[in-house]
Amino acid sequence: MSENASTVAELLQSNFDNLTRAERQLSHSLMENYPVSGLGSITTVAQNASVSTPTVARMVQKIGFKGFPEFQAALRKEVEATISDPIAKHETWADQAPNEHIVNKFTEAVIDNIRHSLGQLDIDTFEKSCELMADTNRSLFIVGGRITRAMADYFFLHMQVLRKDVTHIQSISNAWPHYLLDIKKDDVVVIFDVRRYENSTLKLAEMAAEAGAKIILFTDQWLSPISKLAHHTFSLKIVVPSAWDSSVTTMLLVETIIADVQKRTWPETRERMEELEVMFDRTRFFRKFT
Amino acid sequence: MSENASTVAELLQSNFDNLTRAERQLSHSLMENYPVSGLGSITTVAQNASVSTPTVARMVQKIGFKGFPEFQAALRKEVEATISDPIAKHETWADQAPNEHIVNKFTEAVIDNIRHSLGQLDIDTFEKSCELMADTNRSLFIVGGRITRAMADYFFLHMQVLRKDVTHIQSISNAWPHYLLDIKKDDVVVIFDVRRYENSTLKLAEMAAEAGAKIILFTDQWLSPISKLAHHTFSLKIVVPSAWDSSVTTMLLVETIIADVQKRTWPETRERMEELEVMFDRTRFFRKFT
DNA sequence: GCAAATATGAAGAAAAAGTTTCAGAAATGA
DNA sequence: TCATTTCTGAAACTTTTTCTTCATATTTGC
Repeated sequence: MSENASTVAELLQSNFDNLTRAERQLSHSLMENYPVSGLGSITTVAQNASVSTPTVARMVQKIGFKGFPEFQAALRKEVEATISDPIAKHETWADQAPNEHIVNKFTEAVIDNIRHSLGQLDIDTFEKSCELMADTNRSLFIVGGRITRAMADYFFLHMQVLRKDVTHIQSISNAWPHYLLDIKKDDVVVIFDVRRYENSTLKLAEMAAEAGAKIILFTDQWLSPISKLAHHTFSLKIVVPSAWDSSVTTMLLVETIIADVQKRTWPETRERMEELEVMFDRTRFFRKFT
Repeated sequence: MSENASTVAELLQSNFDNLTRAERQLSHSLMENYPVSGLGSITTVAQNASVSTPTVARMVQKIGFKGFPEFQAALRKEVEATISDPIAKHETWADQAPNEHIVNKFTEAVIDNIRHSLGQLDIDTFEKSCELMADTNRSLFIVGGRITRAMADYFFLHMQVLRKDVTHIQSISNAWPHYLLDIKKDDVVVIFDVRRYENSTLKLAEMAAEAGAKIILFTDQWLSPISKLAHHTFSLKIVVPSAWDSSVTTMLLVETIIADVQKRTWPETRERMEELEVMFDRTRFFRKFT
């Protein structure tokens, strides 16, 4: 090989473009639990990646080895190096970059946010909230602010597939009265509000509360004033080395909730998804599945 | 074997008394560079210990394995444990909930996605991409798909503050020609495209490429077909225990990029942010800072 | 020191792993 | 859409590994 790559991982990466679909699948499987996943027989490796043995044989040749045994020998050497050098344990996330690189610093902070936020998460709040959101007898309204609107949109997009009666309250202030007309007692209003708490969002929360709706709030560790009106509050740590706050933790929680609600509404959701499938097919919106 | 030893090393030790001369020699050789030294073929292992292959075969049976392959499988498992343990796997994130609770399962998967994606991240791609996006001589266009539109919107929201000439290409297909008119040579087009790759997005990418724009692509591990047109591609792992894919990793990377671009454009950005401050004050958009 | 018991490795048999071929499947391009 | 190219895995084939046999070497007990 002309590359001067020193590890199999690097070889896999630098040749990724030249790999075929099955080979990429294999490549990913190998990286999955690198480098141990490549230590079994060629048959085992193939099975783990759900490809055939010839694919394995072909790929290792493609990335520069004479054959599978040579490839495996290289892996063994790496394992040896990793094991005998205890300091080289992954402390960095992007190991191509130094510890101080922003990618690693930022990720470090985000992981810390996640650890912190989940450590504080009240499971009962989580369960109860999911239950409310899965209850199709209640209409569901979703509201975001200036920055959190993307989050609200993302949540809406998924909930819309999972269940009926979901509304994204989008525009700022003007159109709200119309939405508010529709909010009935015991409906559920999900609000995203993080610091630089917005007046208008607070106003909407107040009106929703007056209408007798259940409010579920996603906010930061400093708690939006809406928390006084909310039935369930998720407070998340959002601090990162940036002029901005991070939404990663919020998104993690939102996705987890989506997964949980989906479990709860599965019979209904299943039908909806199948119908959606058919419609996508008919509109040729997507490419053929790859 | 009657022993309840859990590692090969323990088996070797507890059976040491019953071993013959050649077998002890082999045992020492194995412990020498444990457990990697036992990972080669039976012939290699035998040669390293200066004994014959039958000796190896006999000994592994003596200490309780059915044959050499089984012995080696046990070793591999130990290697795997040694390598993957220090990265603190199977950590409970929400400690109020059991390990199997969806919150923990989901988070585990997301962290794994992050680790995996960043491990593969090419730093040069990262730097070059940030440089392109920070270059105000180039107009910046941002495009998302059905699901990724929220992501695109989030990115747009921030970039809009950081620099001038940022456009979010929102609607599907109809309004594109107008946007495309504005895309000039060397402009930057950021595209989000994950599986269920969308035909329309691909078309747009093609047209942008024809116009001579630089394409930066955020996609999943299976690579959107746009990757062939893209100058820089970020492939992220997005698999979670859900019917949906996760956008958390993408968001992490997007936020990191925002932070980095901000550093690069700080002088210009600072002014913009201050002006924005003033405008917010005047519109009383936010509550007083709490 | 010598017979009996045990251990050892060369050589070949059996089994498994690795490689190559090739026909059908999938993707691509016109 | 259809022809062409490329990819993929079943199956045949080759190589290597693993296991077994057995003759020779070594140790042990007396």
